[in-house]
Amino acid sequence: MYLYEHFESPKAMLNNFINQLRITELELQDELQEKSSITIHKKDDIIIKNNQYIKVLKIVLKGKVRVYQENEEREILIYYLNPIEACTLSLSACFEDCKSAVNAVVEEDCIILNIPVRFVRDWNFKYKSWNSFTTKTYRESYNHLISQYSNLAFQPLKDRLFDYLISKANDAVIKKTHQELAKELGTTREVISRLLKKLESNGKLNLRQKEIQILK
Amino acid sequence: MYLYEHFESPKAMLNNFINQLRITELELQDELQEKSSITIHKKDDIIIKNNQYIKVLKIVLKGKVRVYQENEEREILIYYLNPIEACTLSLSACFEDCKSAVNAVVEEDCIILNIPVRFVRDWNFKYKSWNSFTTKTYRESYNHLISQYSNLAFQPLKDRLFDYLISKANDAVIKKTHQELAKELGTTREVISRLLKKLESNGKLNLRQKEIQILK
DNA sequence: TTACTGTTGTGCCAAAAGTCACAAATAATT
DNA sequence: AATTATTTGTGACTTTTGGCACAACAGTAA
Repeated sequence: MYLYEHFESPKAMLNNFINQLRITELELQDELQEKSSITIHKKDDIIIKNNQYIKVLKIVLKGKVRVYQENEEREILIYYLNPIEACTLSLSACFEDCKSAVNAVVEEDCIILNIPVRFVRDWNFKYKSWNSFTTKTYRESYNHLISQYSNLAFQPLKDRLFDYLISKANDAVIKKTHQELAKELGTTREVISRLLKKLESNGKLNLRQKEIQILK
Repeated sequence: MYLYEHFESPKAMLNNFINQLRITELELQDELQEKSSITIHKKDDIIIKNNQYIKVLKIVLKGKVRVYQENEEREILIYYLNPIEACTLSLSACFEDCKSAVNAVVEEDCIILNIPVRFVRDWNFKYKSWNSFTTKTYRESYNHLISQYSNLAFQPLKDRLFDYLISKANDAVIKKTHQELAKELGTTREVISRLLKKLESNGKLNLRQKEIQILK
């Protein structure tokens, strides 16, 4: 209710999604309207919990979601979901009942499209545009994960940190605490603080409270 | 020719593949016969080179292939391909022209089914059994890679090494050099030698030349 | 047997990453 | 303004991993 005043209506967003994905099949458009539901979430809401059964495919219509794995004290980022992106892991669960191996938490207030897994599975062979969407989702996620994997294996943390900052800084400053960065990169706060200091004294960036400004 | 005397014929293997995958569509069976080719490779043959365009989907019918990324001196294993398994990265390339980010090398003498990418793409929506196959390949590879990723992030090398050895040791000894293990785990030979020594003195295994025996 | 090649062991040191403890700076709340 | 909570900085230390050099060992081929 509150959100609706500021953003497009959920219905308009679903239509936008349908257009962006070039879903031309009228029948699928109808099925989407009927069978999916739309939910609204605030920052820090937990959308998927580790070890929980996955019953719907989640697609972000608006906002941003962080998907990560946790391990005792540490965490590591798997991916961010941006608008028109589907959670690959819940997609994967559509084709075989399984528990989630990750957590997903809202990073920016979100509107999410939820599609029960059985429809996702059925549509995959029924509608060409849907097939393209799932295939594309898998392909991009897989390629992305492979490159993350080899970065993790080969790049020193300092480089991974700097690359990460660059990728986040679209001409603006990055508003994250050192603790948050540590959790995305799979390490601890102190390590990040020190590396940031080092990067600052190398003239690569400026540090302020909860803000990092990349210099070029 | 040489291989044919010892193994099933390639034709029989293709049929086996068709059965295993429950490819019931006769039309697809025909297309597979017509449009795919079968190649034979010996240990250490390079099947896919980094940075090379991918033109065919490769599926192992017999033998084993190691797929890895390289970075200057180091390497890291991405996955092994066993019989009836498709190379997920070449599958991914079927849906978008791209260069390979990995190398693939024959680990055990191999018979490989090669399917030009355009057919793979077309069949994905044309034949249900093929759709299931590609979906399953993606799903399993993606889940596997995620778990490798978080192991790499959270587990110390000693544990990763031990787990790796356990996974390889099906009641037999592991016939690998320390150098080979280093390349699969993304590290250097000396580090592996030392960790193995430590595991040996903890009574977890016995070391011999080119052989590691797990004790339980 | 000898020579060669590949494999393993290890000392020594350096760099990278992690841990603990606590101080200083900044922001938020009362 | 005073108090509290959060964030950042950093010293001191440990553990993990990596790099270099070279010796010891095993297997193979001449």
